[in-house]
Order: sequence, then C-alpha cells, then structure tokens
Amino acid sequence: MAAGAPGDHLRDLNPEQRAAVTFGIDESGASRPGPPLLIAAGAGTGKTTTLAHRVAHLVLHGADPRRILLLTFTRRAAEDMTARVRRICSRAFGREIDFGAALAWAGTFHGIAARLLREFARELGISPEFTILDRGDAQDLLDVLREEAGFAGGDRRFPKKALCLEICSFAVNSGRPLGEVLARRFPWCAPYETELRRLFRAYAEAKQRQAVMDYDDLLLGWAEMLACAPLAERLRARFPFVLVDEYQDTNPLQARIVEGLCPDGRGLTAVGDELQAIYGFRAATVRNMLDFRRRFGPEATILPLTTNYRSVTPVLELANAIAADSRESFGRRLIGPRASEERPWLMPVADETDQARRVVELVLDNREAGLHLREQAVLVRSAHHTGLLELELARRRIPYRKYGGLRMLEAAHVKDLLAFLRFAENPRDRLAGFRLLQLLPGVGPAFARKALDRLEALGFDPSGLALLPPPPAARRLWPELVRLLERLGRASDWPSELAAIRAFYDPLAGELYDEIEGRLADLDLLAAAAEASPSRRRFLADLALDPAVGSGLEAGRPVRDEDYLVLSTIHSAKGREWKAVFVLFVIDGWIPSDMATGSAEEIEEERRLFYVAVTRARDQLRLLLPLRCHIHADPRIGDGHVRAAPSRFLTEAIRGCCVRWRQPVAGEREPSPAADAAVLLDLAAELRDRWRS
DNA sequence: TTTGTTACCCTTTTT
DNA sequence: GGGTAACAAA
Repeated sequence: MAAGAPGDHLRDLNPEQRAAVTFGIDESGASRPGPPLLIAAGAGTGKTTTLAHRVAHLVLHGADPRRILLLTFTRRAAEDMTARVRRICSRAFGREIDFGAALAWAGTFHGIAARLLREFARELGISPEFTILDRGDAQDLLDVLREEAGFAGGDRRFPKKALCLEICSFAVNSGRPLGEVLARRFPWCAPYETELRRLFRAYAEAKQRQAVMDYDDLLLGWAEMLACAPLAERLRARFPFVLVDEYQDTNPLQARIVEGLCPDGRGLTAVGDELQAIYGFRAATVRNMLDFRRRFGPEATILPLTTNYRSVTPVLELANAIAADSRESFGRRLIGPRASEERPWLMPVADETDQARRVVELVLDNREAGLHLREQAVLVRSAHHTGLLELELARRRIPYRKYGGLRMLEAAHVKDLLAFLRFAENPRDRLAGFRLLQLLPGVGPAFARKALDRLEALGFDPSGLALLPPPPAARRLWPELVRLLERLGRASDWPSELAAIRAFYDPLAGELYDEIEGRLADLDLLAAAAEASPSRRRFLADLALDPAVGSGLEAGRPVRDEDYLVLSTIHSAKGREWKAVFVLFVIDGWIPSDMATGSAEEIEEERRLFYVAVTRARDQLRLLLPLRCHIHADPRIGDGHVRAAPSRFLTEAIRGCCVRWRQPVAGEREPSPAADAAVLLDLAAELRDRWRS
C-alpha cells in the first residue's frame, strides 16, 4: 500500500476523537511534550482507537516510540493497543513497521514496575532476581507469620490471612494510615491495630529476606524511585510521553506514580470513564479523574468522547438512565447512530435452573440465526454465579470459556509445579521451598523448616541437603529430590528443565490427588506456555502478573479456532463487547451484591458495575431475574431458597427502557413439562445435539 | 511429628 | 460447599 497523505490516519475519526488525538501535538513536531490532557470517554466511544491513534500520531510527528510509556489495566489491553498502533503507523508509512521492540514500554502498572525495579535493582539495593508473589503466595506467607506471632491460636476473631492481606494492600494502595483504613473499611478489625501493624512489619521483613515482592511492593517500589530525585530525573528523561488507560480505576499510589513521572502534567494523557469505576475495593478512586484538572501546573484540558458506535440506541437509553441515577459524574450522555426497534428484555424466570435453561435456549436460537457463540456473552456479578449454567452447557455440549473467578494458577497441582521453578529461580523463596518439600510423603512443616534452615546455613547449595537424614517415609525419594534441586540450581536449561521436574513430580501428584488426568492436562498446557517463553524468569514473572499468559490457561479451554460462548464476571468483561449479552441475577443481593451494600459509596460502585454490564451489548441485551434463589450462605434460613426481589437499580425509568419478556405459554413455543416433575432426560436436546459440530 | 477427623466459620470483584 | 482450626491417632 502506498503511503497515505499526511493526516490520512485521522480520516476515520470523528471530530471529538480527532481533537483528542491531536491535542497539544502541533505541526512543529512532538519534540516538546504538550500540556496535560484528560479524555473523558464514555463507554463504546472508541477510547482504545483514540488512544492508539494518539500514540501513532506522536510517533508520526517524530516522538521516539521507545520513550513512550503506555500504561494499561491488563496485558491484553496493552497488546491490543500495540497492535493497533503498529497498524496505523504501517499504513501511514506505507510499509510494515516492526514495533516489537519499539513500543516496548506498553504494559500494566505492575508489569512495567517489575521491569524497572529489576533494571534499577543495583541502585535500589535489591536483588534483581526477586520473584513475584501472587495473591495466594502472599496470603500463605502472611499466614505463616500470623502463626509465628501467636495471633492465630486462641483468639478466633483475629482476621484470617485473606483479610490481613486485603487490609495491608488497601493501606498501601490508598496511601492512608492503617488506623484510618481500619476505621473506615474494616471497623470490626480495628481492635487489632497493634497486632496487625506488627504483622505487616514482619511481612515486609520476611519478603526482603526472601527476595520476593508482592503486587503492592512493585507499585510502591516504583513510587519510591520517583520520590528519589536522581532516579526520578532519569525516569522522567526517559519517558517524556506518558499515556494512561482506564484512569478511573487507578488508586492513589498509582496516581502518585503518574504524577511523579509528569510533575507538571506535561506529556501526560489520561483516558477514562468515571461511570465505569469498579475497582474501589482495590483502593481505586474516581477522584483521580474528577480532580484531574486541578492537579497540574498548566491546568489540564478535558475532552469528552460521547458518540457511541457500539450499542443500538435502546441500549444507550438504558445506559443513560442508569448514569442519571449515579451520584458523581461529568454528566455526559451517550448518543449513537445505531437505531433499532429492539429494546432490552427484562426476563423474570422461575429460578436459577429456569434461568440457565432460558439462556441456553436463547443462545442457541441466536446461533441458528447466524450469531456465533463467541459473539455472545453471559455476565455475572461473581464467578460462582455461573454454576448451574455451566452444568447446563456441559450437558448440552456447548463449548464455553470462562473469564474471571478461580484461575488455573490457583489450583494446587499448578502451584506445586511452579514452586519448583520459583525455588530454582530464587532459593531464598522459602514459601516455594516449603511447599515443594512437603510434597514428599512423611515430610511435614517441621522437617521442611529444618531443611530450609540447613539450606540457608549452607549458602543455598542444595547438595548439602543430601547429608540431612530424611524422615523414614521419605527415604526413597529424598536423594532424588536433592539431585533434582542440584540440577535446577545450576544454570537454567530452559525449558527442558521442566521435563526433569515433571518426571519427579507427576508420580507424586498421582499419589496426592485423585482425578489426575485433568490435572496432568493442565500441566501440559503450562509446559506448552513455558515453551513459548524465552526464560524461566520471564515465564514466572509473566504468570504472576497476568495469568492468561500463552492464552487458554483458564479453566475450560477449547482449542483456538473453535466457537465458544463467553462466560465472564462483569469485572473481567470491562473493555469488551458482544453482539448479545445476557446479565444473570439482576436481583437484589446479587446485583448489587449484598456484600457491598454497607455504604452509599459501595452501592454507587455496584450501580456502575451494572452500567458496565449493560454497555457491553452491541445489539441484544437480556436481563434475567430469577424469582426464587438458592442461598448457600446461611443454612439456617429455611430450605435454602429465598424469594428474590428485582435489583434496586431497576427503577421505573429503567424498566421503561426495557420490554418485559413473557414466559412462553404451553403449546405456543414448546410443551412445558409439568412444573414439579423432575426432568430426567431432555430427549429433544439429546436428539438435536447429536448433530451439532 | 505427620496424618486423619470433625466441628465450625464465612461466603465478591483482581493486578 | 470449601477452608480452617483444634483434637486424636499413628
């Protein structure tokens, strides 16, 4: 393709988008970073396109792509953005541009932080070999320390490990003192302030001893670099252009980083939608966005994007009605060119079983009408809400893929295997060592601790372990394990060392777990992802920072090109879109979750979550309202069923944007089975499904 | 000291 | 319906 005329890459943009793309980048070139810009982009208004074009516009005006820092929320978003920038630039230059190395600094806050901390490790006095603790690891480490400090026994009210980590993390990310965090967010833990402070101190020390970092340490480390003048100077000089996606979901610590990189705001572009702020539980605050204008030297400019190309107008009307109920926003309305007669459906259904059946029927009807499964999605407030639906899909052999919720990486056997790799990478990582040692029969916490102490005394040379007399039950495997650790301790022969680990581990896993086939299949997947990774260190870091590495690592994974229905939590659905969207459990207690109705702020966030859900739909939107729901929570309540009320977010105005769907009357659509008779076999489905590919 | 058993708790969203 | 803690047995 021939090179386009100058400015041709802006041709497909609307005036609002073009203004946002070109703001502050004049014809004299991009050598001098312009004043700060906030793009207030409504849902579906081409936010990604606009940001990608802005990056491309900078490059086309002479900015060095290696000096553009592009911060996104997920790695998928970063990759998506990089691909688009390459496409735009290639077209403008009239030839393929290899951006592989050029736009190297596009990534998540955590991913970029990890890279910078490693690069500057020497100046920071830390080990560049540090390994990254995922949430589970961090909790386990806290749990050990909790016990050591004597907080675990006796006193049953002391917060559990998960809550300890949440409190610690919230304090770090919000930048608020522990006492205030406890009082405001975790008042029932306030009596333990002194103990928690001691615990967190011990946690920080343990992490340093073991050369490990948790997610929050990565951000905190980066922020501290920026608080140190000589280092900050180098970082600022390196990145004159900083672009941040999803700004509404940044927390004060992240804002500190951004403001540290661009103290007067020059060169900074932030994009966000305050109506889609849904990460308050992670200390994110919309204030970063709402107060953006006042935070910088030259006052920031705010440019809105309001034209929605994604959804048909009836969906936008519903979205605007939800937005109108929201307390804090810039007060934009979405307008869109895609007229349609079809309003969203409100679908009251009998119960969860009925809900699953109806959704599957509609999904299949859509497919008959030519809509691929992957153009349809089922959204839920929390991951386990898909339970019965997954059963129904499995029974009908409909392939699906689930995003959000329990990750494969949290499965015990995967953590086992990774413990070997992590221990090989960083023998000071006691958590990994502790886990892998106890895989041996006869080895429990006491012996594992002894072995790790011995190892440390020997300067982390595993051959010394051979002299340690193992517990009787471990006598046979002990020398084998020592040999394996010796081999791993030498230079990493990636990825073939993985085969050696599995030769040792797979038989052990067979003893430890039942249903071993599925677990071994997971490990095969992991090994395949490992093949694609250049080094052990990179593999481990990628896994910790983005579990979707190598794709298809989530549970229930069909092969590449196969068609599959998407199941997702609303959180994981952010930034994505489908032609047909089904939102399950639009009833009070589910949306909003009754875990989050304590304060007005929490309820507002749940409302925005609902907003995110409905704005994912391009053409079809179905809201399901089961009238009777099963409660797992409290077995004391009757038979475990409760009569459910529609979500409090379904106000009159919002119902007015929808049509109420009617249960098909018997005979009209299908013979409805006697209400109370248990269906033993869905014969019709069986017969039909024989012929599905 | 490890492993098995039982009673009891709480139950969300994720880099 | 799963994790956790305390207790019992090997």
